[in-house]
Amino acid sequence: MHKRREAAGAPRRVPEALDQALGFNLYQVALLFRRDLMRALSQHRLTPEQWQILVALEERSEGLKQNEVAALTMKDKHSVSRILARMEAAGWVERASDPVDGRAIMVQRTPKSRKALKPMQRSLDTHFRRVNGALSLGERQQLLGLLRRLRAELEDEEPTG
Amino acid sequence: MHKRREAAGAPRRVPEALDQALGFNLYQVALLFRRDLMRALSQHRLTPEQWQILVALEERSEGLKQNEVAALTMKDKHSVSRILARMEAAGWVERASDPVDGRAIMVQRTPKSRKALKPMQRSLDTHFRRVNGALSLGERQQLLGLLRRLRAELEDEEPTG
DNA sequence: TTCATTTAGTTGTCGCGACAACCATATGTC
DNA sequence: GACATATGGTTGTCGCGACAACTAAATGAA
Repeated sequence: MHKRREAAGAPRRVPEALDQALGFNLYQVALLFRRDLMRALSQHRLTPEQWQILVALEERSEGLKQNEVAALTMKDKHSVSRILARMEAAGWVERASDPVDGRAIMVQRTPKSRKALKPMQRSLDTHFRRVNGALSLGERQQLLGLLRRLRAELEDEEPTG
Repeated sequence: MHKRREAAGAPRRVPEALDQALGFNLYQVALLFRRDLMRALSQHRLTPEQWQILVALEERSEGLKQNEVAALTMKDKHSVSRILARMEAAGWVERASDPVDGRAIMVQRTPKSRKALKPMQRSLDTHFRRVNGALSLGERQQLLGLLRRLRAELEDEEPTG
C-alpha cells in the first residue's frame, strides 16, 4: 500500500470547474498516459515521441523523409528535426540526404533500432496492461472512437504551415 | 477553403498502428485542444496552464498555498513554482509567505487578474464553441465520463512524492 | 534564363512536464 | 533541547511543443 494523499491540509480534489472541463481531463489523462509510457520506455533510453517515430518508420523499410515522419506522427517539422537529431546521436536512426531532392533528408532505422523493438514490446505490454485495467474493452473502443473523431475534426484547422 | 494537405509525396494519414493506439489519439487530441486554447488565450498573454491556475484560485479568495495549487491542478510542485514565478512577474498573482508556516507561500490573484477574467471568457467561448462543434452534447458527456474514470484510476499510482 | 515562390530543414526562444538535488522550516521522538 | 525526518519550495537538466526567423534547394512563370 502506497501513500495516497500527502495528508496535508488540502486532500481536496480538483476544483469543480476543472473537473467538469473536457480539456482539463483530456490533457491530464494524456499526461498520465505519457508519463506511464515514459517510465516504461526509460529503461531503453527512449521517449514516447521517439518510440512513436520508430513505429512510423516500421511501415516503410526504404525510409521516410523527415517531412513524412512529421505528417505521420502529427508533429511539426521543428520538433521532428530535433527529435531525429537526438535519435541519430543515440544510434536509433540514420539520416542521409535524399539523392532525388537535395533539400530532403531520408530517415531510416538502424540495426540497433530494429533489434531493440522486440524486448521493448515487453515493457510496453506492462504499460498497456495497466492502462487497459482501467477500462473495459468496450469502453476503450468507445473512447478511441470519440477521440479519433475529435482528432479528424480538429487536426485540419489552421495548418500553420 | 484552406489547403488540407501539403500535396507532397505522402498525403497518407497516421499509420495504422498509431491510429489504433489509445495513447496516441489521447495525446494528439489533448495537444490540439491545448493549442487551440493557447491561441485563444494568447491575446491576453496567458497560457492554458496559467489560466487553469487562475481558475483554481477563483475558488478560495483567501488564497492558496503553492502546495494546494499543485494538488488542485494536478501539477507537480516544480512546475507550479515556476509557473507562479512567471505569473507573478506578469502581475497575475501575488505571493507572500504564510505567517503560520514559514515554509509555505500563499498565492492570491491580483486585481488585474480579477478584472481580466470576464473579457477572457469571451475568447474562451470561441474556443469552446469550436470544440463543442465537433461532438454532440451526449458524446461530450460520454467522453468526459470515460476520461474522469481514467483519471481517477491512474492519478494515484506511484505518487513520486 | 532569371527571378519570385514554395518547400525541406535548422536554429533560437519560450513555456511546460519529469525528475534529481538542494535548502529551509516544521514536526515528532527521545 | 537535540536530532532525525517530513514537508514546502527553488533550481538545474533534459525532452518536447509552439512559433518566428532563417538557409538552401526546387519549382514555376516571365
